[in-house]
Amino acid sequence: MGRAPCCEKVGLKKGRWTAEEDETLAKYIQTNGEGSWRSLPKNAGLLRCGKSCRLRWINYLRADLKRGNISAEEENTIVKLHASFGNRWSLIASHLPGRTDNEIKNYWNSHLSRKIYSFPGASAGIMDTPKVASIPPKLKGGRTSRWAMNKNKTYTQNVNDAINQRPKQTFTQPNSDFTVLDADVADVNEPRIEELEAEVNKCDRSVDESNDEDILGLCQMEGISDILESWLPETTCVVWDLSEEIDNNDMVVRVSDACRDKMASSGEGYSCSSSMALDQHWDWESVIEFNNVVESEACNNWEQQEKPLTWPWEDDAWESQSKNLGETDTQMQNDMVDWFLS
DNA sequence: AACAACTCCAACCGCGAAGTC
DNA sequence: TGACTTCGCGGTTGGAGTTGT
Repeated sequence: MGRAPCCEKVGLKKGRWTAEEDETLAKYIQTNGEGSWRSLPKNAGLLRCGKSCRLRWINYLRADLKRGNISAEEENTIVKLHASFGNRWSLIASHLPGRTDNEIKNYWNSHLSRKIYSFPGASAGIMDTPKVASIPPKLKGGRTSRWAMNKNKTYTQNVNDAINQRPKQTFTQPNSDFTVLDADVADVNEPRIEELEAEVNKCDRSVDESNDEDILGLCQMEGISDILESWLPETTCVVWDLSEEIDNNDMVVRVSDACRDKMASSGEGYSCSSSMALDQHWDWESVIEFNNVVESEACNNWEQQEKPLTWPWEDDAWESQSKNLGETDTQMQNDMVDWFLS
């Protein structure tokens, strides 16, 4: 038996809503409230599918909707949230009062994605590292730095120098232009932590109550990045972005591939990365990368962590970790695939 | 002025999750 | 427990409006 249709489609109207239909729907919902979408059209006297009524109400008729163009601030927020959440439009919309998921999705598809993909080289599917970037590179499957997406942001000279010193790189898709580096601020014996935290505290912050997630607003990314650059002097890294997740003392920053490569090739300190217990709820945002510069308590506890996963790019890691766990490489990889598909 | 190409966005569609019986 | 319903989400489409030639 196939799926039952959401409503009896015979004789129902499709296409654009008329002003009369809008008025009928709005009056009915104001009187009877939202919900029962299936029976709503019949009760309200509308020749529309319940689904269509729901969509019309949510996307157009609701009183709390914000009219007018997306502001620059909202645009930045969308870019930032999209970098974190991907195409989870309803989740993004929940951070933009008065905006609907459909509106944001349309705006992204018609404005922002084109703007981002218009970066030289992106259209060919091959991304050369920008020498000077007023628009950051966007890679499919990758993440775009919010800081880098700031319209008025221009990279400082030392950043450009660092970029220029990097060998020309070719990225193929899928790839990620940023690595997530996660450090426990409280555990880092670093004199500039207070300064960094002060910068962070300048940011507008909000809490997504649905999952108790702390979202950083748009602010002071330049100052934070400057601090972080000086914080990691030995790597001569370019710190691209301080990410939006700040939860208690956990801080997530992103560093460029060149930085990660530098860490990996240094042969010093930790080379392990991306650990997480399988039985914990987590997402890729919270992946951890350790290195010889930023050491955290979590890093020290690496050996004690249960069923850690590692990024596939670390060829040796699969084998060593699976041995530690008494699993085969294939089992571990299957674990990850299962999780990823779940 | 006419046509083509493009943009934008409202609306549709199919699917999966959650709820109900 | 399973069949069915309802709801919500994200991808896609259609067409009105705009811009270019």
